This record gives sequence, structure tokens and C-alpha cells, in this order.
Amino acid sequence: MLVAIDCIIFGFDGNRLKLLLIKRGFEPQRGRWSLMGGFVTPDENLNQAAARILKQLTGLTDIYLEQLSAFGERFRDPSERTISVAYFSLIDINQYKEQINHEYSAEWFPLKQLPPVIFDHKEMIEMAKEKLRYKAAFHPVLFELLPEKFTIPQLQTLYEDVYNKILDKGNFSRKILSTALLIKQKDKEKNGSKKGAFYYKLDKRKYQMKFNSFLNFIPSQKIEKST
Amino acid sequence: MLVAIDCIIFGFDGNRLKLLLIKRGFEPQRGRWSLMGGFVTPDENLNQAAARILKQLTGLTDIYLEQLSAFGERFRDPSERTISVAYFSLIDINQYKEQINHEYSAEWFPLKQLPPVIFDHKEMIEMAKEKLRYKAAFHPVLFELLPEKFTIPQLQTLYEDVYNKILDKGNFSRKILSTALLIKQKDKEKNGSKKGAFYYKLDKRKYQMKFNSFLNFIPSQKIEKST
DNA sequence: TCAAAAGTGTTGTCCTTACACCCATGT
DNA sequence: ACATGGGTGTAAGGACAACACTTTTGA
Repeated sequence: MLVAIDCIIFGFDGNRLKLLLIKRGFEPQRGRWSLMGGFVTPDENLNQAAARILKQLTGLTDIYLEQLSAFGERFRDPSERTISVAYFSLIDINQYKEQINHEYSAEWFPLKQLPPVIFDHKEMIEMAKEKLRYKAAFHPVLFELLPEKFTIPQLQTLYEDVYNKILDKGNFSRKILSTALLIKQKDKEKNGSKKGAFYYKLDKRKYQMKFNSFLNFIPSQKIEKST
Repeated sequence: MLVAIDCIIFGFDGNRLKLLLIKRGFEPQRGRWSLMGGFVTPDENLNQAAARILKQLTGLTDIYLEQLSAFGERFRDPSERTISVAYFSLIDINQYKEQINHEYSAEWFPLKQLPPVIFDHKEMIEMAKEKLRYKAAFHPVLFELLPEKFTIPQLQTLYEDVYNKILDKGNFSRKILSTALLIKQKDKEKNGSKKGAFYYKLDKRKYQMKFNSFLNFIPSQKIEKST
């Protein structure tokens, strides 16, 4: 049996959550969209394989990477029996831009406008979306998608896109600040508004410490965002 | 590469949460304790393989079974490169008693008094415990461990053991009943006390419907249970 | 001066905790 | 009758959604 890895790669462009797909350059299914993947080699464990594959495409290391699930339907890959271990990863889309490997003709797609993908990759993507929502409800994991400096309204846009909800800015900002994970900067971002919004940085130490405690980021607000 | 399955099997004896381990009857590591496992065959997918292996040992079908994670350290099995997909399952310990397959010399161990186990099984067990706590905090999954008829104090004992917390009986009973997942029976269980506690059954329909919504079973009570 | 977005204040509602108390019954 | 656990009542405190309001600044 072959053992493969597939990576579901999330990014956030400041407006919408996106997924990085590659156009397959080889048979079978050449020319169709697919997750970035590869086979596990004898000299690496699963996490190492996932990190290697992610680096091949994005050039990035030290990325948030978490195992999602193993997929093993008998004919998921019609040509050969393959078990795939899917990983999901969150990257800062701006860092990616500088490092991208152009061999793969990769492209970012908004989560709500994905093209058809090969094999069971659709299922993997759905599961990853679900897991991201789940995880982000209790752990400050969405910060992994943002650049080093960001504003609270930017963060709010991210949450709104992940949960498809419109959030109250007042309540949102208080909830985030109450976690004490953010360090206020002196400067403001002035593109989004006339007043400008203060930049914040993540307090890395507290972030690590509190990552696994149960914080409450569940957006309980009722209003659905229109797509 | 070989692809195996390992099953972390939880049961509840009315008092403590337990794990079902088998004594390995073959080399390597004959005679040592281990999770129940087996290899994935070409004609089955991963879930089917897990269900088959679970049935081999317990005789049970239609069991709560969920994929935990794939484990793939290079030398996790020293004799051959093997990827193992771990599943965790929750069974009614009483049903098990009637069906057990004695070929495997299996034994229930309290979670807090596990013997040494082979390979990376300890790691799998720890992850399964963690996941059970996580899942049970939001989803009514612990009902899977109980017989068809059970009392609220029995359920409370289970939660107390899972979270190592002493819970307030009044608040616990109200919280559980507020989910409206239980149907009160006419008869009482009279062993636990003189007054006796009413039996309840799970409302299967509502249970299925509400399983994936976020209920709140987190025990926020502060008092740690002494072990 | 006005519009637009950032951010603060305020209030009512709901949920939860802690704990007092009542209930049913076997010995 | 009384001890034992089952179960209900209740008051204080906290969290949160909703929304009114103030602030800042570019045009």
C-alpha cells in the first residue's frame, strides 16, 4: 500500500479566506486542480513528510501544521491503492508570495468558489473547513493566518469570513482584548478608515501558553453574513 | 509500507472509565499488553478495517468508532515500517461481557492504572483520552458508554471520572435534563441509595439530531477529584 | 462640516454556581 | 427515627448581545 500526504493550505488575503491549489502537471488527471501532495519516504515520519511537501510548494518552514485525518477508501485513487494522510496548514499569505515555487502553477481560490478537485480532495477540504471552525472557536489559531502586525478590524473580518457571521465590532474587540494575547503598537493602519485602527502584535509567549486552554471565540451572534 | 489499525476501546463499569487491552499472543513482544489491532486488507477501507478488528475482539457491531489519528514514526514498530491509523471506540461494557472473544486474553484496566504497553500505544492512549475529554465537553458522546437504561447519578459518576472533577449533583442534573435528550422511565434503580434514582433512556432521535450541535457539557466546577 | 469607521459605555437578559433545603425509603 | 443519597429552590455574580454614543480624521 502507498502512503501519501495531502496538504490543505489556508491563507487570508485581508478580505476572504482562501485555499491554495495546484494544477496537476502529471497523469493521471493532468491539468486538473488538486491539493498539494506527495508520498511519504522511508526516511521521514508523517509530520516531516507534510512539512517537506509544504515547503516544496510555498518555500515556508515553521508553519502551523496539524494532522487532519487519514483517508483510505479503496478506490480513492483509481490507479493504485493509496492511503492519504491529510494535513491542514495556516500560512501568512504575504510571506508566501515572496517564496512561492513556480514549478507548480499554484493558485489561491476563495473558499466559497473552489474549482472541482480530483479524487476525494473535496471531502478533505470540507473536513478541514469544519476542523478550522471547530478549533478556532476555542483556540486562538486564526492568528496564524495574519501578518505580524494587524488590526482588530482585520481580525474581525477574518472571523466573519470563517463563521459567515456579522459580528458586533464593540463586543468583538473587547472579547479579543480580554484574552490579553495582543500587544498594542504605537502606529495605526490608515487604509481601512479615516480614523485609522491601531496595529497589534501577538504576544508570542502568552499565545503559546494559552493555546491549549479553552478560550471562547465562538461567535454567538445570530446574524448570518450574506455571501 | 504496511498500514495497520489500532483500537483504543473505552468502557465504563459504573464506577471508573476503563480501557480494554490484549496480551499479545505472538512475536514480537509476545506476552506484553497492547491495543487491539490488525492490518488493513486490500478489500476494505479504514473504517471497515477498524470495525472488523473491533468485532473480532468484542463481538460487537454498531459501535461508536471514530478515527483518532495516523501514527507514523519511522521506528514505531521496530521490525517493519508500519503506519498505524488509531481509532477510538466507546462501548457498553455489559454488552461486551456477553460477546467477548476469549482467544485474545483481553482485560479491562482503569485508565489511571494502565500497565506498560508496546510501541507507541501509550501515546495513542493519551491522545484518545484527550480527545474524549474534548469531544465530551460539547457533544453527548459519553452516553455511548452507558447501558440502555441508566440514572443521572450514574452519568454524573462517569463525567466526574472523565474530568477528574467533583460536580454538584443539582446543577449537573439540571444541565443534563435541559438538553432534553433523556426520557424518564417509570422505574427506579435502588442499589445506589434508599430513595432510588429514576432510570432514563436516551432519546435516540434527538441524540442524533443534536449530536453535532454545540452543547455545553464542560464541567466548570473547580474542585478536583482526589484520585 | 460631514461621512465613515474605530472604539467605549451601558443596560437588560440569561446562564451558572454554590449551597440550602426537601423528599423517599431501607434499616 | 434517622441516615443516606436523590432531587428542587434560589440568590448572587458573571458573561454577553444589542445598541447608543463618542472619537478621529480625510475629503
